Amino acid sequence: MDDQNSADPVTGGFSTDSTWTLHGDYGFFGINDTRENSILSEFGWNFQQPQPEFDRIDSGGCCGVPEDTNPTTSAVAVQTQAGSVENTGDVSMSNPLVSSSSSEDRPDSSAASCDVASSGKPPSSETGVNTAAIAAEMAWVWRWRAVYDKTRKNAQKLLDEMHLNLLVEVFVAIFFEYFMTHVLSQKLLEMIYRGKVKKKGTKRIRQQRFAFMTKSEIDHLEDGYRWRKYGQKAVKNSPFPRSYYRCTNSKCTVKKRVERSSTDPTTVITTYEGQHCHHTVGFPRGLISHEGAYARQLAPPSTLQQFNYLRANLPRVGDHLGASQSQPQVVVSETGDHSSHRKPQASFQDSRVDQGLLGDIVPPIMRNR
DNA sequence: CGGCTTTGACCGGCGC
DNA sequence: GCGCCGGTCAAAGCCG
Repeated sequence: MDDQNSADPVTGGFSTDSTWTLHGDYGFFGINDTRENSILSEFGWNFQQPQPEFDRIDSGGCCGVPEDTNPTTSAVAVQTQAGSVENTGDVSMSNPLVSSSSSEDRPDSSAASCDVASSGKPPSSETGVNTAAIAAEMAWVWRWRAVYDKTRKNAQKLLDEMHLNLLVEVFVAIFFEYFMTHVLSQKLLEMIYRGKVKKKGTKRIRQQRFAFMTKSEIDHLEDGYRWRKYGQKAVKNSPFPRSYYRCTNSKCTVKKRVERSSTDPTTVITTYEGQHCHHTVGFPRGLISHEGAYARQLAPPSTLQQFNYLRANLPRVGDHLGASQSQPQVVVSETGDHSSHRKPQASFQDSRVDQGLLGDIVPPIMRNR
């Protein structure tokens, strides 16, 4: 992590700070309570009320960002160009925004990030349909990564493995929610791929994909949304079938594929396509009325619930609980048991190069594009 | 009976 | 053109 901080212009800018401030659109945190702020501030994570002005949290590394040092955006926001990236098996998917393998699709993220800084507006999917806006969103995600890195680094000094895992789970949940609802609006996607789609026929535009791998014995992991299975196919060169699911919300076009890795049967590969037009009930921001029924049915541990659990079980800052000094490589797992507090099933491995949240949820093979 | 899964058929893209 | 393959459809069956 440390070595990455130096390479990461965002994180690097904060490597010696104990606290920093994050402005902008973080309403999706559902953190508007001073108690949550208090908890987070204990990790050196200060939240302020949303500002009309968007302040970059770093001042030095935004422009001239080396694209290859941005693993978060290059891996998690997996995006496919209209049919051009098939047979994903899903490690071969590319991200035109940042991937070096698709440079012609990639906007100038450096200039775009600078544009964000000068525009005075938070990156939003709904504003400014241009490449700068896209890159701005990705830059936002990158800042997220910086927040995560910093927070986990601080938390590691204070928490035992279990609590650290809970914290990581919170981040994963938030990060996942962000990608499913904030990154790259449909307008932006259409803009990106305009002119790329073959004129011939009515080739459908595939929406952005987002894939991650999870160590789990359960194929279909609970993610707070409700899915209907609509197909299953045998996968070439794999003994495990691939299942196709659609979001049961009639207005939502999000799909996901679930398959077990042929090389590692303990790993489930989940690929999401599209953006939910509604919120999961499992997240604090998604507690809107028409989803209430889902909330009661599914009742997955919400981010806020996880926060509350974390808070309730949090050792006092300063306590030394013999936390491991090694960097845990956490693979967030899902027990499928929502009736009780989730017990994080995290596997710890030596992690010579910490990849942060991304490293937790996306294996390196899925990032090297 | 409604909601969901299963599964064979079908469709379209792509490479040869 | 043909075959392969990924993805989707839809009828049938299952289940609470």
